[in-house]
Amino acid sequence: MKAPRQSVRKPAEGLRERKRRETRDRITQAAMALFLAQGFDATTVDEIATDANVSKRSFFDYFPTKEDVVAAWQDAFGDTLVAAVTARPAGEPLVTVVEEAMKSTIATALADPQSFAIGQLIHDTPALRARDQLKYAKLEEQLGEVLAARVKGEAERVRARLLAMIVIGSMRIGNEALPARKRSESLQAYADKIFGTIWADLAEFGRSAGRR
Amino acid sequence: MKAPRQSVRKPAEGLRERKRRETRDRITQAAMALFLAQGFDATTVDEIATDANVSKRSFFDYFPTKEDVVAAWQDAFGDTLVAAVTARPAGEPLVTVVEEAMKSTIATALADPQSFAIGQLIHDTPALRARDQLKYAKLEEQLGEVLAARVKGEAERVRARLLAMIVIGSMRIGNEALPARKRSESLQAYADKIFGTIWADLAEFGRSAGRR
DNA sequence: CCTATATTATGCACTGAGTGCAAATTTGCA
DNA sequence: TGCAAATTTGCACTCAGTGCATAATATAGG
Repeated sequence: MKAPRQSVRKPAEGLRERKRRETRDRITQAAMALFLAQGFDATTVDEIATDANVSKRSFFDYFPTKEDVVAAWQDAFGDTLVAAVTARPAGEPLVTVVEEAMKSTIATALADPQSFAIGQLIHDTPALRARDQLKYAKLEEQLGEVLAARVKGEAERVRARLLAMIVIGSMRIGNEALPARKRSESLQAYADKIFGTIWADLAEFGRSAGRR
Repeated sequence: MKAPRQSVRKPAEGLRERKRRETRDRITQAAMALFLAQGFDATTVDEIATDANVSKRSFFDYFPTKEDVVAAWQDAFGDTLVAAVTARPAGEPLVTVVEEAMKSTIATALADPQSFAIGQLIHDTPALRARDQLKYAKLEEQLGEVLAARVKGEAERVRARLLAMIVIGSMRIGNEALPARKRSESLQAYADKIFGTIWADLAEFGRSAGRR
């Protein structure tokens, strides 16, 4: 219980906030619908605002940029990934931590039925592709951070960042290279396969260089 | 055939082209000077055009976007890198190829005295940072392409792309993480150090995963 | 040298993103 | 109920980028 002394204090701590979130959601929904229907560039902020029953000016009160509406859709991935890493038992080898965390996070992301369409939209909108690269950079940083927190020395921390880069990079390559149509059905399987071979390849690189 | 009657045919194949390149250079110089002096966002295309003695409309005849003026500065790196890879002897192990090619390309890039200032400008202009990520993606693709061309099977080609991603990613991390002031003086040394440990780390990842 | 033609440069008007500001409206709370 | 804070909006403005018609310039050829 929450101590019933609040008779007037904080009934729900936010009725204003609720409205604000609802408005934000309306904007997001309207924007994505238009983007998907007509493309990103062909959709104006005015249209979005109209469909969401707000003024153009208010749109920019919720999102600093038209691109940010799409970007917001992506931000959840990083948080989920961080949570998945944190959930792994302490002392587990980093490579295992990252592999399992990635697999479960990808599964979660694919649960959103719109994920495919959004990926498609991003893929063929230059401005959004640029944004997407930033997302990967941020993802990489988040993962590197949380992985680094699991180990001790400085050298280990550097290794953690390296590992994060490799794993996120692999995911990016897979996402870019995979033909659009097969992506939604096989990304999960693809992830399994990638992890099945990536570690062997890394070992091979190290061996090859050492033998030099 | 065209017969060697060149007396008038192609004296220099381009006086027009020369002027065009000169104009392009004037625009680039003016733009970079303004960007460095006042920042990217605070500089308008009108100012650049004025300083370069062209109309605003003509500016867009040379560069599709204000950002592209900066991006053009970066494109040379990829070409140099590809050339450096191609120059390595056939049959040389990929890890050696990529390490040597990267080292020489970095050395070349650092020869430009403006490289530091430009790096700085990109670093603290959000719009340019986004562009920069795309540059890395393109670099990675170029390197992966030329590396893949050196090997035979499909599995090898995938490994080449992976290697390209790892190397470019390492460079990116180094460039981002290194404190700005020390970058220009020690990037070369940093590259050496990175390559000194990266292969060992990769081997360790592979070993760790295999032992799982 | 001079002209027909292809390039290139410019002026101008227009669209759309994004911002600052002040007025109007809504909500939290006493 | 009424006031203060937050939210929303209208409006005017700046700047990036585009389309189009016109002017300036270069090149080839007679």
